[in-house]
Amino acid sequence: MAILLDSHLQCSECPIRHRAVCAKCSTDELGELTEIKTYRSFRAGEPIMWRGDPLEYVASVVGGVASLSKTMEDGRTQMVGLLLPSDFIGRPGRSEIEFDVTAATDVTLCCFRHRPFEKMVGTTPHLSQRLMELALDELDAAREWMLLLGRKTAREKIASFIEMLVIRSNVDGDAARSQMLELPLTREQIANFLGLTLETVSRQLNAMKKEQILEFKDRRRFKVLDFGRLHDETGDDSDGGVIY
Amino acid sequence: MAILLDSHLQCSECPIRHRAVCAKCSTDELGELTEIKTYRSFRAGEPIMWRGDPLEYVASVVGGVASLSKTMEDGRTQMVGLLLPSDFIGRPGRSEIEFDVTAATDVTLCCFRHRPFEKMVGTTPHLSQRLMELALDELDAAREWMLLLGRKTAREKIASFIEMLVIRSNVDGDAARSQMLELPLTREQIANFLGLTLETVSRQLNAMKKEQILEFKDRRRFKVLDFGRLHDETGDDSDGGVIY
DNA sequence: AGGGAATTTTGACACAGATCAAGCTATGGC
DNA sequence: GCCATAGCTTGATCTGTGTCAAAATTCCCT
Repeated sequence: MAILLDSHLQCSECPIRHRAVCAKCSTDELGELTEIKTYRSFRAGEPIMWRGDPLEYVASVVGGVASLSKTMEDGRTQMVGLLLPSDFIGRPGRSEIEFDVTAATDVTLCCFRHRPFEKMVGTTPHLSQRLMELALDELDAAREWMLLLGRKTAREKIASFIEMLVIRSNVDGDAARSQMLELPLTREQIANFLGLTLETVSRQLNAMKKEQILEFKDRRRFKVLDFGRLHDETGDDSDGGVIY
Repeated sequence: MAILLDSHLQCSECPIRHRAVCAKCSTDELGELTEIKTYRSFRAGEPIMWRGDPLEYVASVVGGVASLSKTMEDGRTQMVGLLLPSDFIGRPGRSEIEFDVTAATDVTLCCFRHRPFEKMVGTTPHLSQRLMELALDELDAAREWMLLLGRKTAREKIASFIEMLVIRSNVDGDAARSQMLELPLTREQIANFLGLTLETVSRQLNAMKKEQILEFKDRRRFKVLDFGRLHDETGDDSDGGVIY
C-alpha cells in the first residue's frame, strides 16, 4: 500500500515526514513507534519484498523510489503502484503481500517491525482510522489508473504520468510549476507502469520534446514548458503549413 | 467499494447474506443495524449514485449486478468494479464517491443510512477491522485488474473475465464446474470492463464458441466446456488438419 | 402476435502501438 | 581517461484491435 496523506510523524533521524501515522497520535505513541524502527537500504533494481513473502515489517520510504508490480509467467509485467518518499508500505491486518516490491532507484526505508506495529494499530483508533483512509486513497488511485490503462492513448498515458509527477513534486508547497523535474524511472519502467513498450515511451517523450511541450536537460531531468498542450492530440506537427 | 468476504449477516428479509459485517458482531449490534435499513430498487441502466454525490447510504447488493465506472469527457468509459449479490457499496469514513455506480441489470439494494452506519463502525472495532480487510481485498482485485488491462491480450481478458464469473458463482459451494452460467453484462458492458470494444468481445466469444471452449444456450447463458483451453493461444483453428 | 428498438454478429479496412533490428550515448568501474 | 554495459533513440515493418458499416437476431412493448 502506497500512502499519501497530510498528517505527519517527524522523527529525529528521518529527513522526511512519515505519512502513515495519525496527526492526533500522542507523543507517547510516537515514542513507542520510533523505538521499534530500523533503517534499510536497497540498490536500484534490488527486490525489497517478494510476492507471497511473510510481511516482516512495514515501512516509510525515506529516499528514492520503489515500485509495486505484478508479473506473468511469461515475463510481461505491470507496475501497480509507485512509492515515493514519505509513502508507506504495509497492509494493516495482513501478513502477506500480493505483489513484488522493488527498488526502482536506490532506496532507503524506515522500517517498523510488523508485529509491534500491528499491536499499536489495534490499540490506537486514530491510527487504524487513518490507515483506512489511506487504503481508500490507494483504491481511488488504482481505479484512476485502471481508466488510464484501459482507455487512454499512449500520448494521454504519458501526459497523465507527467501530470502525476508534477502533482507529487508539489508536496509541501505549490511552487512547482515549470520547475525542473526528474523522471524517477527508466523508459522501460515507465513502460511497465503505463502498459506500453519502452520504444513507444521513448517516441512519445521525444515527440513532446520536438513539440516544445517538454524540455530535457538530460535523459532524466526535464521541465514542462506548456501544460496546456500536455494532453493535446498528437500528430499535427504541421511544421510548415500548406504548400501551394 | 465492492466487498467479498466469508463473514455474514443474515437478516430476516434479505435473501442473501450480507458480507460487510463482522461475523463476531453481537446480535445487539445486528439489531441496531437492521433498524436503520431500507430497500431500494433500480432498473437496468439506472444510475444508483453519481460521482461527487454526497454518500447518503451504504448498501448491500441483494439482487442483480451493479457496476462502478469512470468516464472521460469524450465518453470513453472504464468499468472499475463489479458488484454482485452480497457485495457492499460504501466508503468507511468518506462522505463522497469518486466514480459512478450504475445498475447493470435490475438491482435491489439493502441500504443503511450513512451516518448511523458510520457511528456503528466507530464503536465496533470488529466491524472497522473487517471493513479494512475488505478494502484491502478490493485493492488486490484492482491491482490484478490493472495487470489485465495493461498487459493481457483480448483473448486473455475474456478468459480472465469468465474465470472470475466461475469463481464468483462458486460462492457457497464449489459445485460450479461445467454448470450453466450467466453473463451478467451486455457485450458493451463487458467491453467497458475489459478495456476493449464490443465488437472485439463479440468476436472473441464467438471464436471460443467455435473452438468448443464455450457453449451458448442464448446470448447470456453459457457453459464452459474446456477450462484447460480457456487461456490458450487463439488462431490455430486448424479445423481439418492437413489437406493432401 | 407484430413492429420497432436494442443488441449482437459479421465484414472490410485502418491505424496505433508492438516488434524486430541497428546504432547511439551516457554512465560507472577500473 | 577509457572501456563495457545498460539505457535510449530511431527506423522499418507487422499485427491486434479499433473503426465504420450493415445485416441478423433478440427483446420488449402495445
